[in-house]
Amino acid sequence: MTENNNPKRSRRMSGAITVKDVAKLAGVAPMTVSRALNTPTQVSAELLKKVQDAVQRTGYVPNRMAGGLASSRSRLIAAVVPSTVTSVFMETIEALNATLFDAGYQLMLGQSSYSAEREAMLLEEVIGRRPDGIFLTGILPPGPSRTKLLASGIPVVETWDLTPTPIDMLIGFSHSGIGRAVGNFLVAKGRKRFAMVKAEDERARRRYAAFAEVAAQNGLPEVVVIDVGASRSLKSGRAALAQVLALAPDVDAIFCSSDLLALGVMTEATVRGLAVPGQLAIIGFGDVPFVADMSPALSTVRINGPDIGRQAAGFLIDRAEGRTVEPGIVDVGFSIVERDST
Amino acid sequence: MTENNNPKRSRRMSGAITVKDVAKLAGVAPMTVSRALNTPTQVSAELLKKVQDAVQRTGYVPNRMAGGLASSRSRLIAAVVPSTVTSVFMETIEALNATLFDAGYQLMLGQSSYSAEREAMLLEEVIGRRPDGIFLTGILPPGPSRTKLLASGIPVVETWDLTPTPIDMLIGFSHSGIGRAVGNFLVAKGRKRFAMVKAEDERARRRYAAFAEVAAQNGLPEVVVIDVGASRSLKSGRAALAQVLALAPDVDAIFCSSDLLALGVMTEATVRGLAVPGQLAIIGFGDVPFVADMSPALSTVRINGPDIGRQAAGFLIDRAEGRTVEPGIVDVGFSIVERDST
DNA sequence: TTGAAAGCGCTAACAA
DNA sequence: TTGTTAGCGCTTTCAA
Repeated sequence: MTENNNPKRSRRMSGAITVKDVAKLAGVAPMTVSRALNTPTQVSAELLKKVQDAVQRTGYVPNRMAGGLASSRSRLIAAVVPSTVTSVFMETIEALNATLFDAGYQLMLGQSSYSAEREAMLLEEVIGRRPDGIFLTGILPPGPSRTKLLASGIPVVETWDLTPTPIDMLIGFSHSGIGRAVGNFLVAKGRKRFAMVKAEDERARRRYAAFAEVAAQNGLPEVVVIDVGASRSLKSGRAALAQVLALAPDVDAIFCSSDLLALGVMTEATVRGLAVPGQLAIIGFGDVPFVADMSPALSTVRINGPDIGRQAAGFLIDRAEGRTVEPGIVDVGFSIVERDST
Repeated sequence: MTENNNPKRSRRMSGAITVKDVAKLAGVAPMTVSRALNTPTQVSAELLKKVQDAVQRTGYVPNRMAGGLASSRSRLIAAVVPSTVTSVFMETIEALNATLFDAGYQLMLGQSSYSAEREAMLLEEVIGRRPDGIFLTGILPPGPSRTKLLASGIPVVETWDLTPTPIDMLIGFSHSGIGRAVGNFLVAKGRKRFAMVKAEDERARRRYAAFAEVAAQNGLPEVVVIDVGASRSLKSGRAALAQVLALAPDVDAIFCSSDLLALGVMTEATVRGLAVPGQLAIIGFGDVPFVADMSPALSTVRINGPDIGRQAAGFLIDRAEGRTVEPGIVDVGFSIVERDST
C-alpha cells in the first residue's frame, strides 16, 4: 500500500489506506481526491468518477482527525448531560443527535453525573477535542470552566434554564415560572395544603422556591418539602409520600421534581388507599412519554425536549457552517398538562 | 502568542495556545511539554513544575486531534445504540461511559434508530474518527459494514446477543434461551394459553420463536403474537392487549418484548378489571429500574446492563492500552425475576 | 479545473 | 533526562 523507501527513521504506520493511495490508483493528485470527496462540484465529471472508483476499490475511509486538524473543523458536536438514563434529557439528545447526523456531524456525549467537579474535568476533555459546538444541559455559572469555554471560542448552547447572561446561546425555560404556575394551578383547584418531593438539584430547588412562595401568598400553610437526594427513583417517591404523610397527614397536593418521583407517590397513594385525585392531587415534571397512558394518567409539566434538541442542533450547525447567528435567548416555555391525577 | 515572521503563505491560525507557546514560556522544548503532560515520570521534578506553571498561566488545553493523529491513539471509544431513550440500553451506556471516562477515554455516541441503512452510514463515520474501540449494541451480520470494520483493525465489542462468529469480542446472552426459560416458567405456573406482544426487532423475534416452541412442545395452543412495529410505547402495550383479547379471550399469560409494553398490558388489564396475576400473568423484558417498585410489581427478565457496559469498557481499554485480550465470548446470562404480576 | 507546497499541533524515533 | 527531527493524513493557499 503506502510505500516506504528505506527511510532514515520509520514511524509505525497505521497501515490504513490514505488519500495518497487513492490518488495513485486514480491517477490524480491527493488534493483532487480531497476535492472530489468534499466539494465534488469543483471536480470534472471524469476525474470525479475515477476517484469514486478508486475509493470503492480501496475501501478508503477518510481520517477525520487529520481532516479536522488541517481544516480546524472537527464536524464533532459535544453534549454534556447530567445523566444518560433519565429519559427527560435523552429525548433532547435523541433529537439533537438525529439532526446533527443528517447534517454530517457526530455527537460526543459526556455525563456530568450531577457533579460540578466531574463537569469541569469533562469540559476540559471536551475542549481538547476541538468540537465545532458544545451543547450544555443547564447553564454554566461563572468559574474556571466558564472562562475556559469562553476562551476556547467554541460556540455553546446552554439549555433547560434561563439566565440573563448566557455564555453564547440559550434555549430554555423558567423554573421559577413553572413553580409559580403549578402553585397557582393547584390553588385554583382548591387545594389547601401543599408538599413538594424533590431531588437534589439546583433547578428543582428554584421550582420549589417559587412554588412555596405562591402557597405563602395565598395564605396556605408552609409547604412540606422532602428531599430525596440523588436517588431519583420511583421507590424514593413512594418513601417520600410516607414521609409527607407522617409530617402532615392533611396534605392534599404534591408537586414532584420528576415524573418518576410522581409515579412513586401515586403508587404509594394507591397502595395506601388514598384516592387520587380525590384526596391527593399529584403533579410531576417532564412529561415522560408513558405517563400519559397510565391509569390514572399523570398530570405533569411538559417541556418540549425534542424541540430543544432540534433548535440547539440548528444553532450549532449554523455556527459551524460559518453562518451568522446572533447570540440570544430562546424561551421555549412549558405547559401544565392536566390529566387524571389532579 | 504564536509568532509569524512574514511567511510566504500564512494559514488562518486558530489562535489557540499550542505546545510551542507553553514550551517557550516554560523555557523548554515542545517535546518536554508533551512528556510532562503525558508521561510526567519521565521528566525531572524541576521542569515538570515549570511546565505545569506555564500550562496554568496560559490556560493551555492540548489539541487531541493533533495528538491522536501523531500517536495513532484517539482516546475515543464509539458506541452504537438503536435508541437513546430506551432505558434498557442507556444503563449499559452509562456504565460504559463512566468506566471509560475514569480511564481517560471519551465516548462518541451514534444511534442507528433500528435501521440497518443508518447503521451502515454511522459505522462509516465512526471508522473515520479512528476510535480506539467500538461498542456495538447487537451483532453485525456479514456485509459491507462488517467487512469495513474488520479491515479497519479497530477493536470491537458486540453485545446483547450471542453468535458463534463474533467480529472480535462479544458480551451477550441467549435470546432463544430467554424465550425458552420464560415459556417453561409460565408452563410451570400452570398457564395454558400464551400470547406474546413484541416490537419489530430481530432479537425479540428469536425470543418469540423459542417461546412458541415451548408452548408447542407442551401441547398448548398456538401462541397469539401481536407485533406493535416500531412503536415501543406503553400505549402500544395497551392496544396490544385489546387485540390479544379480541383474538383469544382465554389467554392467561403474556410475554412482552419490553417492560414498557408489559406495563401497557398491565395498565389495560387493570382498566378492564382483569385480575393480574389471577386471570392474566404478565412478564416483561429488561427490568427497567422502576418496574420493581410498582404495584403490582412487574415480573420480568433481568439483564445486567451496567455489567455489560463495564465489561465492554474493560475489554476496549485493555486493547487500547496494548494489553493482550483474547477475542472471545462472554455469556452474561439472564434471570427471571418473579414478582407480583405472575 | 488541477496540482505543488506548506503546514495544522502534536508525538515517535532517534541522538546527545 | 532533554532536545532535534520528521512525520501522522489531511486541507489551505497559491500557482499553473
